[in-house]
Amino acid sequence: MCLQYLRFCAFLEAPNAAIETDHRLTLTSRSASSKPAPSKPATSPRRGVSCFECPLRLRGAFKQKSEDEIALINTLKIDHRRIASGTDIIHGGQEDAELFTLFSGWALRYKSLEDGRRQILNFILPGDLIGLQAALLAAAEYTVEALTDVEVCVFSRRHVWMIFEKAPQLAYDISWLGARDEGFLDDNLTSVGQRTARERIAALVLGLYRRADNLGLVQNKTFLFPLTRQHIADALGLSLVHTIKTWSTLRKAGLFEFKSGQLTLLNPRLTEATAKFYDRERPLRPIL
Amino acid sequence: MCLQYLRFCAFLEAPNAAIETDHRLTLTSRSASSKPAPSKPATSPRRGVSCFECPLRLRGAFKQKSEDEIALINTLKIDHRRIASGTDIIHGGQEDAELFTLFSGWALRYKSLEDGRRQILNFILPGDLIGLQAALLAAAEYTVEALTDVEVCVFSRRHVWMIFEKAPQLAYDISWLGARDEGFLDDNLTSVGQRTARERIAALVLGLYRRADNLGLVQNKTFLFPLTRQHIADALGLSLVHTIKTWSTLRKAGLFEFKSGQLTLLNPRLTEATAKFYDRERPLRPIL
DNA sequence: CGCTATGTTGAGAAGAGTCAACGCGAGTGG
DNA sequence: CCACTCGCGTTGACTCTTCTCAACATAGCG
Repeated sequence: MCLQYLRFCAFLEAPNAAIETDHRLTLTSRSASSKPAPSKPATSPRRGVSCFECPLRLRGAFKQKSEDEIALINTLKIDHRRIASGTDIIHGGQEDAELFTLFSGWALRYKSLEDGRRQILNFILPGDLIGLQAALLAAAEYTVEALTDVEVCVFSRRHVWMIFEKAPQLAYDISWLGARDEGFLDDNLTSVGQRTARERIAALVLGLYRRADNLGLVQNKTFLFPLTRQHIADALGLSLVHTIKTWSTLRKAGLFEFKSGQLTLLNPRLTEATAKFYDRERPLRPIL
Repeated sequence: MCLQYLRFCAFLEAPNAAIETDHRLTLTSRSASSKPAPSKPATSPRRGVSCFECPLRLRGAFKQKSEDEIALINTLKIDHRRIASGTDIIHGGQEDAELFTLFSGWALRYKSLEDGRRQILNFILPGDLIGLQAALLAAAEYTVEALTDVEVCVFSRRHVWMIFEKAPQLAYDISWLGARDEGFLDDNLTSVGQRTARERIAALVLGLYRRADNLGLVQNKTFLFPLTRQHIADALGLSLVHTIKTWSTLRKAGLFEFKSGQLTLLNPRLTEATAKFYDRERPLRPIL
């Protein structure tokens, strides 16, 4: 791996690495002129957070990486951006979307029909990859939106092929994360296709709880839950009104409690039973 | 690429390639004793079809590959199997599922809830990869079943890591196909979540028509359509009865015709309009 | 202060589910 | 050969989940 790392660095930093240089320029100028200027001052210094000091990767959920691997990832990380809640990270049809890792906050990925109906495909939590599909295929076929204020680590889509060529372990990790995402999609499709409204809501809550817990975001059965009812409705293929009614039925039944943006899973057992949820144990996952 | 190929072959065929040798043994014995013996005589000679003579890859839908690349793929192909309709190709929970390419016929991938409800996640047509997710993650979280009699090309899951390590172009292609699959899943989820029954059925028919057409399987607006109403219901999250009623409404409205397993798309325009379908152009895709 | 986004509740409509009866063709065994 | 079953498709009648429309409450914000 050390060898690989050196090879890669040599490649990246060679003075004649014209493509790379070009690309950095492109990227900087784009981010400066990107359409809706983030409402907060974009005080993100280039590579604001070094991968060596990444607090995320210390969490129990992630596979340990060697110094060399982290060094390589750190080299590939071209930016660290803050994005205000509600802003698009990738928009449908975009052909130059970069590859991101969500560093903090929540995001969501959705797709719309022409008449405005929209389907939220999945929710994105810290450590998840954003835009792999968009980076591999020619254009993004979906939109990714920041659900809260978020921070993302940016990797150039132009490096993706290089990663495959020079850093197979990393390429493998990326594909692994892609496969994991596809697993979530499978779950969501099964939910929307087969479960009733109560089951869907219980399954969604439980699924997000488990993911948050895995990341150490749950304390005292409670975690930050930034979704509105509309988000839930859009994710589950239900109408807003029916979502609200079913949600409050479940709340009254004692499954969970929700106030001021915090969700508490009062009765995990009952929630599991309601959701017809069965969980697989997933092994430690790679990051970045 | 030639260099890569040589390196790979050297690796595969080195006399001290203990793992590899082991693996072939394992594989042979497993396939001999695999649980439900295929109802048809398993007359598949090892590597029945050479990748050099692969009729599939001649189809217009696929990216051209160099001789070297084909040679490499041919080396990796460890078997060519016939599987009878209704048989599982990969079953949920399986930990040693190989990676396959569907050579001929149709297959489907599904997931069940404990109480028997099942969701068909997607349909698999010739040239599609089977089991990437299962090969990357520890165990398959879904079942893949042959919808018709099928033939598959078999690649060892044990080679997957080697592919990443030694044949980045191939690894990239595999990931590309994974991303494409995820795109189909996105579409299905959007359908099931947002479209009405008529829209869903029209979208499904149209989607399959396009995919079949792309493979050259459509003649005279007509193609082999092996799904039963139950399959359609399970894929679209509808009840059998409602599926049948809606299907026959659409048939009577002149969208399509269906007899003796052949579907004819009589009115593509109307079908598109009914489906609220919008199609992206996808570039040529890799195969194997 | 009114604006907007979000949440809540009720009432009626409609889409989709369930149950049940029946037709039809393919296979199968007597 | 027939009678039989079995899988699949079809249709009608009824039920119920979910949707839509609408009125109203609440909270944050310029």
